[in-house]
Amino acid sequence: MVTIKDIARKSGVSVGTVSNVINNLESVKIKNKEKVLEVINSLGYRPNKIAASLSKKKTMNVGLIVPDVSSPFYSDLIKGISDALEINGYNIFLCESNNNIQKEEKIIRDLLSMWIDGIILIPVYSKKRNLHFLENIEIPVVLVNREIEGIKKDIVIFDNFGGAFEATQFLIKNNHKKIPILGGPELSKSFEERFQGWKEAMEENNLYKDNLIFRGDFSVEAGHKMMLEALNKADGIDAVFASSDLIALGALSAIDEYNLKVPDDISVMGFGDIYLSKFLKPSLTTIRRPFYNIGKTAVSLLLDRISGNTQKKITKFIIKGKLEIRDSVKIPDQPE
Amino acid sequence: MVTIKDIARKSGVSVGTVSNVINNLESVKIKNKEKVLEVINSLGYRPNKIAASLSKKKTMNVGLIVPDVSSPFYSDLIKGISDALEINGYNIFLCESNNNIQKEEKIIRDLLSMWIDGIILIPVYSKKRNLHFLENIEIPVVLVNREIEGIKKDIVIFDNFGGAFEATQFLIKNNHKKIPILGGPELSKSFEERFQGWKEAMEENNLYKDNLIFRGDFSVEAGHKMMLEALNKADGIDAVFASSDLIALGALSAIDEYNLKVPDDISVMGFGDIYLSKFLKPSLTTIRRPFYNIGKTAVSLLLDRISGNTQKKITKFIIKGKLEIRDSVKIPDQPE
DNA sequence: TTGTAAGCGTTATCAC
DNA sequence: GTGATAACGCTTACAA
Repeated sequence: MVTIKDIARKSGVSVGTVSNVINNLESVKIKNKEKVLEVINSLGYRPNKIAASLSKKKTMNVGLIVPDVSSPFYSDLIKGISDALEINGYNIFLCESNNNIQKEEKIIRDLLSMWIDGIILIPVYSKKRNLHFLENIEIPVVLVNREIEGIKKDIVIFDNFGGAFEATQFLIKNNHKKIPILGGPELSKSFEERFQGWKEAMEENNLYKDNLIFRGDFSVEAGHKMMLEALNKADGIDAVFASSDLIALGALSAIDEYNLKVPDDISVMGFGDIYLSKFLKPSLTTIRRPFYNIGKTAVSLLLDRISGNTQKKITKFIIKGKLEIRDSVKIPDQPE
Repeated sequence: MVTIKDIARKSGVSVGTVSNVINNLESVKIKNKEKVLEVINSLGYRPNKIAASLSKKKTMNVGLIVPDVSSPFYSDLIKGISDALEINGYNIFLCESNNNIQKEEKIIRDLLSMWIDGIILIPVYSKKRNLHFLENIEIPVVLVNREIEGIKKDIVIFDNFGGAFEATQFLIKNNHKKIPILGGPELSKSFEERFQGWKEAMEENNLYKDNLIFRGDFSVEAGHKMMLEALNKADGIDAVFASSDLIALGALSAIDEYNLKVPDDISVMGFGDIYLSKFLKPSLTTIRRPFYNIGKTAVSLLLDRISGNTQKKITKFIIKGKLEIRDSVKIPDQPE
């Protein structure tokens, strides 16, 4: 392995000068600089970032902790984060918490001992979270997509309430009246917010009823089951608000089994805009979450902290969704 | 920041002993070990991996280079790799080449200067690849999913030929005779292999004809377009082999526009098994690629090299796909 | 079993 | 502008 010392020796300057050349310091005489660069090339020298990090106490690495790498929900987020960090010269340690709080804490400890410069955390949902531990992490941390009560950290989240409200409003405006919600798990905050959005829109229009609420989890199977329940129980359903696209998918197939047509007999509103929702038949009207931008925003918050704004107030970004109007919701009197 | 020295001082032993405790060396007297552990806890000491790496010349980090992080195709692969590395105590540097060969080479250089212990590379397809550069990387490299001619590295790839052959055979066995292929880009090796698989199966059964070949890229739009072409050109098509699930999706919608029914009027065979293929209506019969296992295999090859098997012969794993029989292919005389 | 000290490859300080 | 050298926090001979 060729080091800075070898370069120094071969080019007849000191290690300090070589270091300055490598780091593009202006102060180096042009002649020396050229000589050093030449030797670097001929010897195939490669700077050792580990050594530099040890000396500088800065690694230019950040940790990204995701509950599940393979989830299509996070892939755009990861991309947004990855792109933004790359532009700024940072590398990513990608870690997966597997939705397990112990694992998440272990990862954080490991990352800290690698002297990363900051952490972007998509937190696991957990009642057993050690707030003290999280709060006392000595490097910048940005939370994404999930709030943790009692934690004072910069955060970027999606506007679940607003999205659900808008989605439901859209259904109502288009003349739908009996609109059950196909919900997620009770303890999910995201779902709770979506639920509240739906509820508020329904109440505002005097359409709210307790028996319009169905609960399951965020899966296709659950969507299928809830939709069947809804169809069995309630009469005259003219639309349904699925609180995730996966649920909507399940709903679609349940409706199909009932020999009803979407959107003619019943409209389906999704939530989340997963990849492929637009390719379904009928394509799914849904709320798109701009994950790529959420990722970019998280990075800018993080880099801001890393560059020293430690006294700045905690900021909370709430990113709005976008209604994607496609074919699964019936729009009356639409001009041809 | 508390260091090993502080621990040594407080616990009345030497830094060497502390180091041994941290690294679980047996040789430490139990009494000292306990004392040291106690001090470590009370001071909240955290080992500095950077310093350890510099000293040990080993980082326990590996680089993973992916063309596109957000692609659903790679998410399972990333998960397989991530899980397997984690079990073995390694961390991942996730990098994205954006399908750009310059970027890929830059990433490799960066990773090398971070002293990672090995690289798992999903290579960009490129005619302008610098083989010499790749071949001379001084740490273990495992290639995944794409072969590079002239490069002697361990590799794990998917059996595109076999998968396409099996898929086509399946169609033929089930009484389909006129089976166009909806193909990918000409320069894609993966597609070329799938094409050959299809061709061989067709020829073996005297079904092959030049005019059954359509070409586009691996996208929904291309699938749509190719399917329309096929329907316009050829008569009596009873099945179609889409060389990717995305293409199959496009084909499905084209067929729908033609007011034909899948699978009654025409069968559709996909390739790749993307997430959601099983949720389509009709659900897509396709070839599943076991990406998770491909990832795990790649890791085991890499770790094998890292642990010193440098003289071992290059190994090439060809992982077989699995036919997922669902609803988009018509199976005659099926008992009810 | 433990302590001492050299060394890992860089950066940064401070004379010159 | 440059060179010498201490420092970064840890591991690892080697000696005790």
